[in-house]
Amino acid sequence: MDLDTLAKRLEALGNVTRLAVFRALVRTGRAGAPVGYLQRRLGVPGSTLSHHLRKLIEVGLVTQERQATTLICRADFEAMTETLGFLGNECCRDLPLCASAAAEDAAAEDADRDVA
Amino acid sequence: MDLDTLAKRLEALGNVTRLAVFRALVRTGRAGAPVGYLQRRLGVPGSTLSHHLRKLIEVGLVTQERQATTLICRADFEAMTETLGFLGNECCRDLPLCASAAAEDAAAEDADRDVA
DNA sequence: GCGGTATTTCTAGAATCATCGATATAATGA
DNA sequence: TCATTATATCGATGATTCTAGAAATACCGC
Repeated sequence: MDLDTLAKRLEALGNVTRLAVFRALVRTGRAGAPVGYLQRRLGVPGSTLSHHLRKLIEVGLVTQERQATTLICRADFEAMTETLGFLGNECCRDLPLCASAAAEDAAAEDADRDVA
Repeated sequence: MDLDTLAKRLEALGNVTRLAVFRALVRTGRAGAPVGYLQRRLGVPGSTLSHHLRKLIEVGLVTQERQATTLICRADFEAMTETLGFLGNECCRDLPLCASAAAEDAAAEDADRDVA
């Protein structure tokens, strides 16, 4: 996974409707749920929901599987875990969370500053 | 923090340029770095960078502090930690990460399915 | 106050996005 | 085959975003 993929996934989740969809799907576990369930649950028109679902599918956070006339949607847990891991490692690694790393940060400041 | 705030922060990070800005800032630690540093480092025009920085500031992921003529930007580690925590708890809690929870998921499926 | 550096605001065009009704497609059962 | 259910695609519209040059602003040292 690269920065671009991460950004696309974050963008996909960066919309209240899609975030609600994804959260609802996560809560249905690996069983997933049909589109109609999400539609009733979230009160979103079918065409709008379909549009948002496609985005989530495009970036690999959701999968669909047809069962007769209904489409079962599932959150892709592996993809989400990978995403969270990459975000944490790539963008937040060595976070001075303990607030005690100020000293070395200050030391590194000037060195970093002039990197053209 | 609510879903709306989370969505806005994810949207802010869901752009390659802004994600790169944030990552660069995280790597400068609590010392932070001036706008000009980011500008040279990422090769982004000043007006464009300023536009993206404002977004990151709006959602609370970045702060700015003036030091003479330069503006020091800093990633807000607390906000980011809170964001990651909320995302994990609210949207990924009880993820069947171990892939062994299929049974109970199946059991919960029908119950969840018919919720209005 | 003036010149210089750092950064923002203004502006505008192109591109993308969100929304949703209408229509089309897929699968099933009678 | 036909009606029905479930869902996607089409199409149009308004809103938002991204980009970046030009102009304006903030701060400092003299």
